[in-house]
Amino acid sequence: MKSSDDKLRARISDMSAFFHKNGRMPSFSEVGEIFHLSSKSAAYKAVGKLEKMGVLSKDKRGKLIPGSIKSPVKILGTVEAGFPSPAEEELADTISLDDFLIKNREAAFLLKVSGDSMSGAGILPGDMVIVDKGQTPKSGDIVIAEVDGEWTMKYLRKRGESVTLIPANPNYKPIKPKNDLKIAGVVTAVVRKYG
Amino acid sequence: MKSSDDKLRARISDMSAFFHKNGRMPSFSEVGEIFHLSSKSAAYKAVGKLEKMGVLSKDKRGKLIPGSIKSPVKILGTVEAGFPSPAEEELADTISLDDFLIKNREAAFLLKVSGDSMSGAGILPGDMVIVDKGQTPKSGDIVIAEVDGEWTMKYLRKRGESVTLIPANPNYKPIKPKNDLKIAGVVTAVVRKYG
DNA sequence: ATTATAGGCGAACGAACGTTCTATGTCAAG
DNA sequence: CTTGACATAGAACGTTCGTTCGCCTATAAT
Repeated sequence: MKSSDDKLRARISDMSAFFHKNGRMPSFSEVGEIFHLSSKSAAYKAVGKLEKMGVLSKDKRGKLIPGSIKSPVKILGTVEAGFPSPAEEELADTISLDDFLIKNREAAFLLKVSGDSMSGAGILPGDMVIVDKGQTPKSGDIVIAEVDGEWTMKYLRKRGESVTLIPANPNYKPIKPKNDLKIAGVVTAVVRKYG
Repeated sequence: MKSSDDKLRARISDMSAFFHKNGRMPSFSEVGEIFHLSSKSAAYKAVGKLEKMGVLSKDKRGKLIPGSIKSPVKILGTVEAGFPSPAEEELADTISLDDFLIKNREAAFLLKVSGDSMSGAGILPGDMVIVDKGQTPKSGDIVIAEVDGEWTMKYLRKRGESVTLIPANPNYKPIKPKNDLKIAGVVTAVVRKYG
């Protein structure tokens, strides 16, 4: 049972490699090539197993579409839980950061943060924020707003009729826009990359 | 010229919709369907234009693979720059957060942060960190480490022979591991989702 | 020893594939 | 009005597609 598990793992890995290298799933004859099978029907049966495991699935046209291999990140628990043993690791769910962070593909934009006015909320200069341009802003949301001709990122506070933009840094003061407040979008996520 | 631009935009949008709904790029006859063309050759030529624009590209086997439509997020400038007009917006580059944040697909893991010991570095409880299990940790990196039987996330400081784990919160104290320090991975990115 | 099971081979099928060709219609520039 | 560029239609081609079938060979179970 051990060696057949190894073979399966290797095939999942090969399938994933093909998908991420070529940008599409292979045909059955290509599956034969990457699995080193000289008959399509062997590839066909091998794919059937991967399908049952959720690694991939099939169209109504029979074409292969990626399943779990599409999502590159394995989800573990919390920091305290630490890393599981390699055996458990295989059972981990995977997720795509694109799917995780972006609700509305058409309305999503990436903006680079350059000020430190939101550093109290864990948004530092150099971070990237994902902004949803379509979403209607609620009180408490972090918004990208144009007030008096300048663009800023601030907390939005609505109290009845009054609207205030509040920074998350005590060195800055809340802004009470006079006439022209335009809210361009709502910050739905923050992303920071190291190294 | 205006209406032909509109048609192109609509086709790019339709193509993107097909790709994200079906998990693969269409065949030429399917392109004909989604573009409402009753001949494959019309679809073939229409695809040629999209190819020149970088929306998609072709295999050596002629199969379509996604180009810019694969990446869901449009990159804009800084917060101060604000949002461009819809006209410029079309020219924006796009990026996939998966590709942006993950270098090593096999070694990448997602961990949820539950403590506040790194809140000084803008990593708050509830955030998710992307951990690279394969990377060798350098001094100054944020690492996931097991010290004396407990898992934590801390800055790593190496000074000659001595190794210290330093939190980014003054309420916690630096840890000088006695014997058993295991570093499981390096934090390569932080991700926070609102709402 | 016999049977059952699983995996791979090789050939075959119709359908769908990418590509190319010619023909037709549309619309703006000359 | 004529011309030329362009977009679409429609047919045709050789190739590859997904799928199925029968056969062979191991390995494991009875």
